[in-house]
Amino acid sequence: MTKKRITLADIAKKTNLSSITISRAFSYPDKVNPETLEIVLKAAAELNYIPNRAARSLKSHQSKIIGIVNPNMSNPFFGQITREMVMKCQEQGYDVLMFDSYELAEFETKAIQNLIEFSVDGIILSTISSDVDYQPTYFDSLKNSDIPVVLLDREIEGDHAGVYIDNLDSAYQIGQYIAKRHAKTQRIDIIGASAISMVSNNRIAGFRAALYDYDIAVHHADFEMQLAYEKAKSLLDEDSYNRVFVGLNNQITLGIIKAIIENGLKPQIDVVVYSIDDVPYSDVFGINIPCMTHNLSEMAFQAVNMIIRLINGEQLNDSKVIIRGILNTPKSGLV
Amino acid sequence: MTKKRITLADIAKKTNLSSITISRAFSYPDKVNPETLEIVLKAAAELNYIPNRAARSLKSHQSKIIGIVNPNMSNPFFGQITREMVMKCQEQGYDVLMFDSYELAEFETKAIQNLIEFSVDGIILSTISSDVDYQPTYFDSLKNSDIPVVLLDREIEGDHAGVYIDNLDSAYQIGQYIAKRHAKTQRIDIIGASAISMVSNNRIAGFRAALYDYDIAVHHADFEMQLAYEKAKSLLDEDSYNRVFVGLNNQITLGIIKAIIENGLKPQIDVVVYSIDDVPYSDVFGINIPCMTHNLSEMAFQAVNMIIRLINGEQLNDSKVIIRGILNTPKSGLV
DNA sequence: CTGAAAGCGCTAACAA
DNA sequence: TTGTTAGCGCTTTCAG
Repeated sequence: MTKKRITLADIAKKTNLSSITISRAFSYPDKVNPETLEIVLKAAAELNYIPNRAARSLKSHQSKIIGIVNPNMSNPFFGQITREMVMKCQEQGYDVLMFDSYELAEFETKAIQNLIEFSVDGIILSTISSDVDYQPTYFDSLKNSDIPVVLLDREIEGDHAGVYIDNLDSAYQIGQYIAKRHAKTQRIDIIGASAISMVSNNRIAGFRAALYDYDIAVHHADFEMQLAYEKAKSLLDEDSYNRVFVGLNNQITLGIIKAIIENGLKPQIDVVVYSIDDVPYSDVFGINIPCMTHNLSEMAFQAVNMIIRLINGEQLNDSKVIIRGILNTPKSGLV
Repeated sequence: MTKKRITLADIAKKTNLSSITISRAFSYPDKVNPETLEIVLKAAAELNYIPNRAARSLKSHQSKIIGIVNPNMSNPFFGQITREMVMKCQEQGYDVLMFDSYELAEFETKAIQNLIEFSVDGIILSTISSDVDYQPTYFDSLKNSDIPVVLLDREIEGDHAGVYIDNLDSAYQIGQYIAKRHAKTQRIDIIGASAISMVSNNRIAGFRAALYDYDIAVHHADFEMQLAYEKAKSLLDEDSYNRVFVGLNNQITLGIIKAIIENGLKPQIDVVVYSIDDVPYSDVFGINIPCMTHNLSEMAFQAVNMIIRLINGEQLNDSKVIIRGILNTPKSGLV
């Protein structure tokens, strides 16, 4: 016995109206007589009506859905920004389909494919990579399906609308702060992502600009914890005296901290650490990391705003929004 | 100019077949002549065909989608288990629609509503609360729509299929471990969730059973960090001498650790801490917390397996799976 | 193995 | 303000 779902027709029958009126009551309530509207809503509630999204988007060719794809929801940077975006989409009358690509190209592609199949109205995408040679194949399908995309945080080659961090400036800001606190003789180890990551390289360039006459060593890992940990560990094994580390995102910095502590050293006392992005849970464990933070709420706002404008067919002349970072240094004088 | 999407009919035209054959080529490839199949697939690839999910589920009344709803994707417990479930669903030919309820009843309800509207085939749900009086209203709609539900981790009143932790046993196991390490004169402070949380109360009962002749104080917060932090802080402000804390989930334990460190004390040296669930990032920051862990991969497997059996109409006589916890104590003798 | 006809539930475009 | 008609793209009959 398969229960049949309540449809518009059922409400129509019950109210002696036609189903189009019922449809309008939900989609364009102001195009319906208030009294009629009330009758319809009441009947719908009694029957426990639930609209059928498939039917709706099949016909109307717009789903009122925005897709969000992230490389890693467990990273608080993406976790929080996604949460904000979800809220803002809801406020604008859009539902969200959220996919985690788990830093895997295969999952990212599948997620996009899924979103196209669902006929989403637009997609906010943070790719798994910002490498200059990362050229996902799905942009063709997206263009064919006429689905606008806004890139978030991770920039890739090509003409894409996007909301980004001012990577160069962020690194420059904290670079200047570092310059004030460390002598030029002191070596600084920067751990970043791949050597061709645009995000990573912009940050490195910012540091070099601020610390042009310092002894800087750049090491390449990726934007996750493990490789950075291994890198930092081998550096510390060589020599831990008077080291200064910079992690180019929160996961990298976590890896550095892990290596420091495993080597029996105290962060910010034996070895000084700086970061781009807040370091998750560092407050819980009582370690102050001077870092560049970014207004995630603002980024979320801009991304949602941009995708909705694109959905509405607006031609955005300036299709990049750059969010400037904020230097966040501990109140206490630990560093 | 709205681009029209490629449809089955387009492929049909190109291949001089009927659209039903094209349909079968995708849905039931073995019901189609291998040669025909190849022709169809080739044409589809050339045209860049993307199936329309709306049309498919409108007609077939099955979507091949499983919905997952979590209270907090940033909590590694749910983050990891969800990741595993996503993988396993894919393997079984199901796509996943994932919603984060952000510990808000409003979002949880909205998520379920959405999933019903999408005609998902089944839902794996971890509710925002395990309070005995938490009775979400959406179970009626779910029943009406004939969508099976498997609860995960957070148990609520009613006849629901589910995959749970053996909360009582987990607490009992670590309680016994604690008993071995602390004299009966030593006071033990347990911080749990609400006084009517079934999960929390089962854990408390387990502790009481193992530590029946100890001086136990139970404090109620919730399964998030902030309240636990405040509670622990006020206890430490009173008296920090020789305290032993137990956090009833990972977020609570994080709150306890934060309070300890803020009060200038060293976890596991000045104040001893035990936990149910792994404590995220504690390894990074070099703090060993003896805890009960659970085989998340197994939980994910069981949940996915159960929902698929329910989708397939199997009558599950034993609709609860209980996963036993594993005691995880540090190798080093810190505690 | 392949096809023809019908219809899933909803909503444009028109008409009244 | 409300109703009629038609059809979105796919898949379920039932034939061939």
